[in-house]
Amino acid sequence: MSALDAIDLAIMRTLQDNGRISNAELADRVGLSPSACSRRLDILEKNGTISGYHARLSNKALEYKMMVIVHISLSGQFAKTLTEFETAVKLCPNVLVCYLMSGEYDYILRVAAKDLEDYERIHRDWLSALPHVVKINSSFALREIIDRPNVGL
Amino acid sequence: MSALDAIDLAIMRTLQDNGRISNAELADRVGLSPSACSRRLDILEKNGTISGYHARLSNKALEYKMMVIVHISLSGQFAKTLTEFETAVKLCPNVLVCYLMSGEYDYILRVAAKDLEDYERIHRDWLSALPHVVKINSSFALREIIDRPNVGL
DNA sequence: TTCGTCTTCGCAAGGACATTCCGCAGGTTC
DNA sequence: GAACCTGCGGAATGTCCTTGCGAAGACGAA
Repeated sequence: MSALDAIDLAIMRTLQDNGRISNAELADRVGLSPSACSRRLDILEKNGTISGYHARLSNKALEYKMMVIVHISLSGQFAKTLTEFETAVKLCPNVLVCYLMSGEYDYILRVAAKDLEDYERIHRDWLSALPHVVKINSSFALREIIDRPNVGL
Repeated sequence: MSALDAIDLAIMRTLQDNGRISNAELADRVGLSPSACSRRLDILEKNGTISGYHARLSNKALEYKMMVIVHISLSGQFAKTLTEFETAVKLCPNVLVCYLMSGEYDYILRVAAKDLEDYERIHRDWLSALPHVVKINSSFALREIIDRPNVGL
């Protein structure tokens, strides 16, 4: 895998903000001919530098108005305990993000819900059912300030 | 804005996972002619249901190997205090997510860094420089379990 | 029922686009 | 200098996107 040069970065930066523009326009923006641009993009996709393209859906339109940050503690840190918890948490479609953490809590989750009633259902049917959990702490987001898909290059 | 029917949801679901396929293939997958599909997609984009398309860049390739969750408390909850903090935090390119929260802390941030040294720089140059902050608590992610762009439909 | 309207479909056409091949230029190695 | 490698632009061809148009179904009012 060769190093990324300035044009590669320009391609990535452009597609990061506007992932569905045509190859012709992409080429124009980064100052390359369409053929050269197509070749470089092909390489970036094949070697995994660009790992995919995703439509961003409006949470408002989908009526997911509520974002909840959930801190979770488990009963132990044994490998089997962690694996079982992680296998279970992956099945919940409302969990957008889950990290194993250092510090006070074992896991931190970002959960999307339509409203309080919906979150009550998620909490009851999914979160409370996760194995080895000894403590769940839900914090509700009052307002979204930033939500970027990637680091600004 | 009319309600979303099953075909609209199929379009959204498809583009959520594969945001750069051609309109012809999209039409094929959702069982519509290309023209009808193009028209529906146009509506979904114009009314904001689909708010954008983003290339997902490999954090590995970009060498962002470290994810940090930062809890922040401010010196007060006055509107002016919050506004000044939010204006400042938006400028830091490493902050991927920022929410105003209920509960113990005022804000929660998700910060991407290349390594510990890089995070030390971000903490020193950006986070510590944010106005009205009285407490910063950084928790490091040990492992990523889930990172979805949207709720599974 | 019957008519008018509204919506959304499929089809067709022409203009734009993606991809591949080819030749060229610049740099490197022997 | 010659052989080689890399990455570019231009041209060709097959595909795709878009727009206009007519038809079919849903729905409400007369």
